[in-house]
Amino acid sequence: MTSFPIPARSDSARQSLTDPDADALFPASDAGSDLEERPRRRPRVTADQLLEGLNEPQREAVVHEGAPLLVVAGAGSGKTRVLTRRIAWLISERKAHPGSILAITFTNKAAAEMRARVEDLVGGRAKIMWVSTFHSACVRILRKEVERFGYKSGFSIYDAADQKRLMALVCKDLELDPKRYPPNAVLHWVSNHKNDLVDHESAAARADNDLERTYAEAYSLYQQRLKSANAMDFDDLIMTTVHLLQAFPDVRETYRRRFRHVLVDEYQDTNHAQYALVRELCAEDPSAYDAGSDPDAVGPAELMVVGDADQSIYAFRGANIRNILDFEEDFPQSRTILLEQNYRSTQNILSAANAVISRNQGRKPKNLWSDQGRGEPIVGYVADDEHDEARFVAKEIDTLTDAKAARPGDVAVFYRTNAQSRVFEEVFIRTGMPYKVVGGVRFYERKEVRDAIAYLRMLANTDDEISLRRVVNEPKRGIGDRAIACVEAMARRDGTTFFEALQHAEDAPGIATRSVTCIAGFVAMVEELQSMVDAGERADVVLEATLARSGYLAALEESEDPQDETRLDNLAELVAVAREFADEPVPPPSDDPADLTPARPGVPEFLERVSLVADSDQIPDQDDESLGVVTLMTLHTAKGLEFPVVFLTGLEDGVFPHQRSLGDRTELEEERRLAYVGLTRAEQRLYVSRALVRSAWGAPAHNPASRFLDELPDEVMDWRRTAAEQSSWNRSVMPQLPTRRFGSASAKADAEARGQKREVPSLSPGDRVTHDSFGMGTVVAVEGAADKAVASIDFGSDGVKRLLLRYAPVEKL
DNA sequence: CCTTGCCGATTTTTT
DNA sequence: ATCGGCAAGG
Repeated sequence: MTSFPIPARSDSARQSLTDPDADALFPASDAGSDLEERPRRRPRVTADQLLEGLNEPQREAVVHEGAPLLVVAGAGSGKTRVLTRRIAWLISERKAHPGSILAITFTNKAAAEMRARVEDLVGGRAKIMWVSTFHSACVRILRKEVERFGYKSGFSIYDAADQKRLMALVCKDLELDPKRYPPNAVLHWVSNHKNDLVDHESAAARADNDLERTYAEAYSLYQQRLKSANAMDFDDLIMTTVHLLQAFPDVRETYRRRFRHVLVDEYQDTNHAQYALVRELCAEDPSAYDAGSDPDAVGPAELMVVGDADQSIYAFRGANIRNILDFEEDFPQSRTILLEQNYRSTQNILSAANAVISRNQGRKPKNLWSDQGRGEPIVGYVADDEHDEARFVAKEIDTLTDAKAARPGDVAVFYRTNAQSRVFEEVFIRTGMPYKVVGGVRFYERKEVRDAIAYLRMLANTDDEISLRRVVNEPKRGIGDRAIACVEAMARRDGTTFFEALQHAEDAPGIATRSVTCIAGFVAMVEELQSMVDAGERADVVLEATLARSGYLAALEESEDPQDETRLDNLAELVAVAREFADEPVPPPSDDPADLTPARPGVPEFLERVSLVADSDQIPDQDDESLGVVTLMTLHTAKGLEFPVVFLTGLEDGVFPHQRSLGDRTELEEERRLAYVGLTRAEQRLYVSRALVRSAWGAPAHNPASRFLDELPDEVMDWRRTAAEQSSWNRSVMPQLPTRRFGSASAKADAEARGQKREVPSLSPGDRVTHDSFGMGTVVAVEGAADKAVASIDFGSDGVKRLLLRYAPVEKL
C-alpha cells in the first residue's frame, strides 16, 4: 500500500480527531437541522451561544479584554475550543474586523481547521483572518516587503535538504575538513544563531575561538550564497521578518495597525525569534511604541497565548520553554488562566500521564482531572521482538474492531522514530488492516518529486542556483560536471548569475562545443517554460508542460527499472495535487490595503504551499461514514491530536527515551514530556508495549524496559504479558536456540538499564566472541574506536559480519 | 560524458 | 539495510 500524503486543502472538513467536543455549540434539539444547513453567509450567533458549554475558566479566557493573557491549557482541556470561540467572540461581540486578527497555529492543517470552525460560527467574513503558521505568516509579509532588504519577492524557500546541499558547497569552498566540520553540525550551529536572531555579522563578531570563527565564516558565506540565489531557509523566514520590522518602523506600524488581536497556539514550542516577532507585532513594550516620536503609532494589540509547558517537545530545534514559563515576567501586566479539567481521557489514562510527568523537576504543578470515570485499565505488553510487538498491536486492533469497540480510524500507533514504522506496515499489509503512515519518507522528499519542484522553483526564480544545478542535467542531457564547472567559472569571473552564464555558455573558456549545443537546448526550454510562469499560467499546467518538455517523463517511461514506475505514479500524484491547488476557490479580494492573500493559483503560490507543509498536515480525514484507517506516526507528529485508542510502542531505554538523551537530564525531561504527550492523546483505551530484542542496523539489540514504564502506577495497569512470562516461555518451549539470547542477556540488560551506558567491548583480531544470534565467532579486524568501533567477525557458517559494536550484542570470551 | 561498483554515513524528533 | 556520493571503466 502506497500512501500519498497530500497537503490538506484549506477547506478540508473539520475532523473529530482534533477536538472531542468539535463542537457542541448547537445542542441536541438543534442537531437535526445541523451546521451544514444553516445559511452559509451570516449565522446569527448570540453571546450566550458562544459561551455555551464552556466551563468558568474557559469562559473567562474567551471574554477577557485588554492585558496580555496566558492560557495554561493542560492536555485535552479544550484549548482549541477556547481559541475558536474567542475569535468568534472578538468578531461577533466585540466587533473586531476579521482582518485585524492574527492567529498562529503549529500546522497548516490546524490553521485550516480553526478557520473553518470560526467560519461555522460567524460566517464567510472569517476568511480574511490571518490564521497560519509562523512560517506562512512571515512568508506573506516578506513577499510584500523584503525587497527593502535586497531580496526579490519571488524568493525560494529552502528546506533541510537544500540547506544541506548548499552548506556542503560552502564547506567545500572553504576547504573545511568534513570530518572536523560536518555540514550538519555547521548548519545546526547556524540554525541556533538564527533562532536567536544573531545574523552572520554578529556571529562573527562574537566568535572567540577558532572553531567558532570557522563556523561564523561558513555562516557568512552560506548566507551570501542564499542571498545571491534569492533564497531563504526556514529560519531566515522568521529572523528576516523580525529584522525587517525592527529596521523599518513604517513597515512595523503597518502591521501593528493591522493586527489588533494576536493569538498564539502551542506557545511552549516557540523559539526566541518567534517570541521576538510576537513582541514586535504587539508592541507590548511601551518604550517600543513611543508616541512622542511617532504620532501615528498605535497602542499594543491584544495578545493571547495558549500552551502547556509539559508538552514542550521541540527544544531540539530551538524552542525555548522559558517563553511560556516566564510569560508573567515578560508581560508584567498579564493575566494567567488555568484550564485543568480534561475532557478527553479517562481517569486511568490521566493518572498514568500525571504520574509520569510529575517526575520532571521544576515544573509548575498542575492538577488535571476528569469526570469521565476510571475507564479501562492501561494494557501493557512485553514482546519477544519488534515483530511480535507489531503482531500484538495488529491482533488487538482486530479484536477491538470485531467487537465493534472501535473502527480502524479510531486507532493510532505511536513510536519514537520514523524507522520504527516499517514493522507495523509489514504486519498491517499482511493482515489487510487499512493504515496510513504520516510523515517518515515524505512525499515531497522523494527524488522525482524534489526534481519536479526544483524545476518549478528554477522557473519561478532563475537566481535559485541550487535548484537550477539540480535539474540542469536531470534527465541526462549531456551537460556534465566539466561543462558546469566551465560555466560556473565564467559566472564567477563576470559576477553574473549561473543562469545568465548558461545563456551565453559559448563564451565560457574551455567548454566543449558539444556541451554548448546541449546547454543551448536546455536554455531554450527553460525560457519557453518561463514565459508560461510569467503569464501566470496554472501550476498544474506548467508542471505537466515541464515534465514533458524536459524529457523527464520520457526518461522514466523508457526506463527498465521497476522503481521508475512508482516514480511516474508519484509525479502523476504531484500533478493532481497541483491541479487541486489550482482549482481551489480564490478568496475574494479584500478592500484592505495590507491584505496579502495571493491572488492567483500560479506556480509561485503553489511552491509556497508545497514548501511549508508539515507532516501533520497529512493526517487522513476520518469522515464519519467510513471506517477510516489506522494512523501511524511519531510522537512528535501526534502532538495536538487525539484518538479513542492509542498504542504507545517501543518503550525501551535507548529507543524511548532515545539513546541520545540518556546522559542528560534536561534531554531526558524532554523525552518524558514526549511520553506525556503520547499518553494524553488517548481517550478511551491506551496500550503500552516494548520488545525485549529489537533489530537496528541489521544487528539485534537487547533493550531494557523504558524507565517511563516503571513510572506508571501499578493500579492502573493490566499486564497482558511480562518479561518474566516471556523468558520462561522461551526457556521451556525453545530451549536450544534462544536461551543464550535471553539467558545471559536479560540479567545483563537489567543491570545496564540502571547504569545507562552500554560499554563497548574492546576487541582485537584473534579474540573469540559470542553473538546473541550468530553464536561463536573470531574477530578478524577492528576499525574505529569507542562508540564507532566496527569489528569484522567470522561466524563460520554464518559468514563474516561487520558489526557496530555499540549496538551489536557481542560478548568477549 | 555516462554507467558501474564500492564505500560510507545514516536514525531522533520537524516548521 | 538502504541510499547517496565518489572513483574507475566504456
